[in-house]
Amino acid sequence: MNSKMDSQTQILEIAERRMRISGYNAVSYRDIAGDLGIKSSSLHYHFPKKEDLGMALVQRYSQLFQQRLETQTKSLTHPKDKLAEFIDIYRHALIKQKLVCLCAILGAEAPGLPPMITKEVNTFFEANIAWLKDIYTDLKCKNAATLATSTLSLLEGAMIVSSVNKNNDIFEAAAELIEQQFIISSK
Amino acid sequence: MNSKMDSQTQILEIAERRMRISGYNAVSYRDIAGDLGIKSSSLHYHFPKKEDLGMALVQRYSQLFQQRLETQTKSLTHPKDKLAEFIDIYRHALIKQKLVCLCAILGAEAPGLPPMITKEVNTFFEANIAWLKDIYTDLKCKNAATLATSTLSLLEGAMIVSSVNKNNDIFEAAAELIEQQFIISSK
DNA sequence: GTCTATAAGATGATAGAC
DNA sequence: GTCTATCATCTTATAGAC
Repeated sequence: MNSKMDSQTQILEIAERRMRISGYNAVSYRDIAGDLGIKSSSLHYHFPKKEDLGMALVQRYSQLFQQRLETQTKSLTHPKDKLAEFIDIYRHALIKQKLVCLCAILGAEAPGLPPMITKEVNTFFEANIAWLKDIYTDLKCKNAATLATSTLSLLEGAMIVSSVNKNNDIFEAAAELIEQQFIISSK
Repeated sequence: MNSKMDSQTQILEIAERRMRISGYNAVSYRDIAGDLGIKSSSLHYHFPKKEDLGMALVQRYSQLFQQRLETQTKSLTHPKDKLAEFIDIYRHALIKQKLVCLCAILGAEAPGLPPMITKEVNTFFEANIAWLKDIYTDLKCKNAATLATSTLSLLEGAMIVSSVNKNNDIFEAAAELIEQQFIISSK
């Protein structure tokens, strides 16, 4: 299904995977090039500086997230169903891909990253929060802003704790709490 | 107040600060030695391998956390007050120290770290979860296990999102949600 | 405990051939 | 687009003097 992937996309797929395992600084041009069977100097043709690669990674991650969110929710009418799909994108990242969110790991490392990359991670979070706030507003929750930031925080945190403790139940407990108690308790 | 700090402690303080800014791989013996005004080779006397330093860092972080938790809660009788103190330790780390939790950043990088360090981060999370589960059990919450893992996840995640978005309100929203709705909604 | 000296390897990055 | 060759710099780490 990915046989026609162009070089840029192939590079980004591999780099994303590696960065979601061990972070920004642990990933080298050599590692990525090795996976692709090319030389590290060839990578610099596509992404001259590491910062360019990092920026492209976060931008692509954000873009794909928004696309999936739109695709998976466009036919849904109930905000609760839309929220379930939002959670499902995070679930897919953790349980199917077996990786934490790119912005969870880059977010944790943010103060030590090039400022442009930190800004891009910030934009990802802001977009998530805005989308969630609309959902909670539609659900007539009086504390929509609090629920929005806390939903994002809980999902990002649960990915990390689940990953470290190798226990998906931790993520599922968070998902259940959001879907059941966040909404019910605040109406 | 820290004038009599021995070398080991000084090293650990500086290394912890740096790792909580940019992660495990971004911190070098040179950086730490530079802050201390000594040579990197001197650091190897105290911590022969980087893994030794990493292990000592997480163990010390866990130990200090447990100590603070005990000190701040021993005179308290109500579980709700104890929970507030637990949250306050996280708040202090984020708002006073202006850093995320060491185990949030190492947890995110965990799959790429030496296994012993990952195990130590896991132990920190487990201890937190066990303490929280006791609190929620005392509060007669029927879903104590879910609330325990989700409280930890929410605090860790909120630190990261607050840090990236430079907005402490995100952390405070999470704290409020835990103190008010986690308990009330589940009784 | 801290220093100098040193090592082997990794890192991001560039110049220029094909 | 990818290669070879090369670079300065940084990295963890060790040996041995003071």
